[in-house]
Amino acid sequence: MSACVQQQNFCSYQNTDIFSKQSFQYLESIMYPRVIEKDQYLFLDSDRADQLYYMKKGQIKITKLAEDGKELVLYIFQEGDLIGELGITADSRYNYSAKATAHCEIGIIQQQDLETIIWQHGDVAVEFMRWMSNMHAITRSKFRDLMLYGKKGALCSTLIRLANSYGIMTPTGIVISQTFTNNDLAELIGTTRETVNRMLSTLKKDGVVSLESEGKLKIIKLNKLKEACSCEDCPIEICRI
Amino acid sequence: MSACVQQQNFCSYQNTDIFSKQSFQYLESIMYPRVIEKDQYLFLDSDRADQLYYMKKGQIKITKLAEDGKELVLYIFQEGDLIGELGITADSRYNYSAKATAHCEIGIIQQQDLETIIWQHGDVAVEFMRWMSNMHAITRSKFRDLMLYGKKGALCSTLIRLANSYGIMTPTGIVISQTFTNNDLAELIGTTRETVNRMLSTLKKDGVVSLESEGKLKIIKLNKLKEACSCEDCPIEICRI
DNA sequence: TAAATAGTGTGATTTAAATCACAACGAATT
DNA sequence: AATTCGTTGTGATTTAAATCACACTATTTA
Repeated sequence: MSACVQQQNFCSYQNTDIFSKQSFQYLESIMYPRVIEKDQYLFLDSDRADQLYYMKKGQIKITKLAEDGKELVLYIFQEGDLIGELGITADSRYNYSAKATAHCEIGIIQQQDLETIIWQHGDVAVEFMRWMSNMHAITRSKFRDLMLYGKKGALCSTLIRLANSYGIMTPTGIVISQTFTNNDLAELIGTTRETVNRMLSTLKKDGVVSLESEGKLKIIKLNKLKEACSCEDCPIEICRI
Repeated sequence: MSACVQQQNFCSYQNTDIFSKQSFQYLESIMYPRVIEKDQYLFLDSDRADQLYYMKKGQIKITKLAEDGKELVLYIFQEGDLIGELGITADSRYNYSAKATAHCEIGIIQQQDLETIIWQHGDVAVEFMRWMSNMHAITRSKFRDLMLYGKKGALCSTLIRLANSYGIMTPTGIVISQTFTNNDLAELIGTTRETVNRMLSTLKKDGVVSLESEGKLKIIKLNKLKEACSCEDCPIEICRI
């Protein structure tokens, strides 16, 4: 991740960057357009998983709801990202939900159409597998970050990921160009907004982060965040939100 | 998962069951044999990821080591399982290690050879993607189980997974045919052996599990375990260790 | 057969995090 | 200008889990 945050100005890596122009055109050729309004669901937990979704515009949060009503946010996808999975059985189902947090324009890809393209074009197949592998690596790296270094480590790794996905380099630090409430952050790390608030307070006190205009977070001491989660400097395509 | 535990006698699902005979023969045709002795590593964290591994025999634990020396066991693979990933870049690396816990016979598949097969055979491509998707679903479901219902829920979900991977149905309950020490279980759920010991004690006291000969665990009240982790009855190919 | 080693079981204590409770702020609404 | 609502900040308390400490029991192995 460091590679990105330290060298560029705005660096939201899109997970479809893996595809070549040619392959992407094949994918585009089988997309059906769909609009999802803010706060609507693209799909729900236990819905049949037989489509993929290409995000032309907007933002989608992938969430898992716990029995007691708490929400864990697994990913936040945006423009240029591909969402979905290929079931093993014909009746395979999602085990998470996808909620639009903004007006979204989606390209829907039917699993059957995708399989046809994959059948016909070896390079699409190989690139598609790379995309899947990458998605899995993201999940694994979050798993690690959220399990191994306590809530403090979880928050710090999440801030690094946000910096990679929304960060704008400035002379004084990396500004996260989207505002996240304490509760938003809490849902990303599986904790409470109070715990996030307290942890952020000490990070501010220690000059690691600061609050900019419109409640945007600025990361001042990236290395302190990295220390807190024993950052392994994963490549940018993995270290994202 | 319940489907399996409740209907069969021994039900270790192999993740290569996804492949058709024909596809699997293609995979076999590009395998190189290799033997790994107990306690040796198949690969290490940060090794280049350009191979896949088919397990003909033995057992491999996939682990992630934390800074402080603690180990998190991500998966346990055995006979019939396929291990590995396809990197995005040529220089892609593992971010976990693979340790043999028994004498292993492995079939090594070079990424390049695999890509050739995938290029040539559309059905292998599609099935391979299903395998990848399935592996990802396993990771996500563990993520959920270990994050959302405390250490108690994490242990209970792990016991259910062990029942699916090693369970033998008996008139009085499901016997887990391999012994796991408290510490083994602790590494699977990211806690300490003391915590596991205490949790297992209360599960025994409540008649949920019992200890059989040679330290094997028997699950008596599966539904109690399911309750503790708000089990969603995932399909057997996902609910595994 | 004794010694060493690996694993279990449990008390006592500490630490991390969740929960409860409430005051205060700021933006939007009436 | 007053009210509502979503959000922040922080104290006090409780709970979950980690840590420390040590006795005990199996299982190896010398």
